[in-house]
Amino acid sequence: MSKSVTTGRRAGLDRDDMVATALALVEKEGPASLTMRRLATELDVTTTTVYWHVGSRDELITEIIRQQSERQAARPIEGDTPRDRVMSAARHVWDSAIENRAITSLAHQTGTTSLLEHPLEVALAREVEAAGLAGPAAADALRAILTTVGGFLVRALRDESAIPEDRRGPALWAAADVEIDPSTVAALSEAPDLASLFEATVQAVVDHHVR
Amino acid sequence: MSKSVTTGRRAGLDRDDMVATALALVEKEGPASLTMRRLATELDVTTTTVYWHVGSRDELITEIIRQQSERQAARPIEGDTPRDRVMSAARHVWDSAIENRAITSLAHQTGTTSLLEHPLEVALAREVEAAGLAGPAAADALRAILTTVGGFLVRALRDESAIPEDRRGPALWAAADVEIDPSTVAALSEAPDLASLFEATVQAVVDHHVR
DNA sequence: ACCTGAACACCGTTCAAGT
DNA sequence: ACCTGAACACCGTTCAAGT
Repeated sequence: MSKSVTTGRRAGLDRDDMVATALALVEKEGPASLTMRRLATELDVTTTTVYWHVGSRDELITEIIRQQSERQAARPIEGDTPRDRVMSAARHVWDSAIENRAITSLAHQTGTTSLLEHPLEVALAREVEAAGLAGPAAADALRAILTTVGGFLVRALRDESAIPEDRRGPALWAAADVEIDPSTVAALSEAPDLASLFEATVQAVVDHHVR
Repeated sequence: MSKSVTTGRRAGLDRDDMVATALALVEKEGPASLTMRRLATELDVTTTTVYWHVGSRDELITEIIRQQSERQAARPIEGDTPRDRVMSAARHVWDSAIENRAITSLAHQTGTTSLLEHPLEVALAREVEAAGLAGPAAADALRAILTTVGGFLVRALRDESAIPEDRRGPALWAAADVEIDPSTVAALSEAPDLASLFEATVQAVVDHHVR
């Protein structure tokens, strides 16, 4: 019961402890829960202490993303043809984002996506080059593939339940003001199989650059 | 010089005035400038008055997006083949987003993108059906195209200057820790021609569904 | 070197009260 | 019906002060 409010020294925490706690907090309660005050409470210190160790919210987030980027272990590329191996590398970006929704969302919101995914992007770049591309052609292929993957990620990570019913896509199509085929409207009302749509679409983009 | 602080009645403002002022504010100073307090100042009333008229920040934004959605006049679809017309409709989504960066960013941040772009999506859906698709096939084509366009929009609307140098993509590639060809690294360091990359990539996705 | 308390300048939102 | 003043519960950040 020593509530010892030892005003002053020693909490025994360093920068890494704070980043680790912050990362865990984001994983457990989502990006919105990460506030300097909340993190301080979690660590049982004052906000000022957090500032002393991490600098600012921006630096904290950069550090979280940097750590997560390292944790996203290099995944083995599969496939025998360049086409398959490029596709495999692209899928790794998708998979690791899906497996780490909360932190990936945080990265998207703070513009640190490239920092988070860089190792996986490097792996993709290697396969693109192994397919015979270099220079501007390789850069274009890389950007086209990553941008397409990014589009699917934005869709997959968006929390539909956080959006009011009447602002969601399906509801808008159901209120069919115009001449769209009922069978199409019906198909649009159902939840899409994003994973297989991802496969087909990214494959099409890959095929456009690698053959 | 009548600073008449007529505490109480009559500011002569209605809901539409507020939404219009809010929309103009976002266009002039960006999505971040839109706070209830700032809007109140702009209208020369109290925050409470804004709440009385618009309900909440969420409702205000929905209304902004709804109005902008209507303003985004139906653009004429060009082209003689289904392939060209689908592509033209897809380009309209891109063009109107680029022409209205600030509001589109606001929509992206608040999950109201589908509300904003719905009229243009309907136009795209019509062309997809005119190409001979319906039901699940039409829905898949639509979603694949729109998701790809969305990926490019996220990239194009991201304010690179707001991201610290060392977190940006090019800087990460320049610090080439691995075996990537120097010519590729050089190409990645230059600003991409997003518009033409958009053309080529979306065309590839369109071709996968429409032929 | 490491930590606290108090404060500044912001948020969105609500409530009781005025005309 | 329409508007204000004051307040609540939050933010990120900084500064002077303690040990």
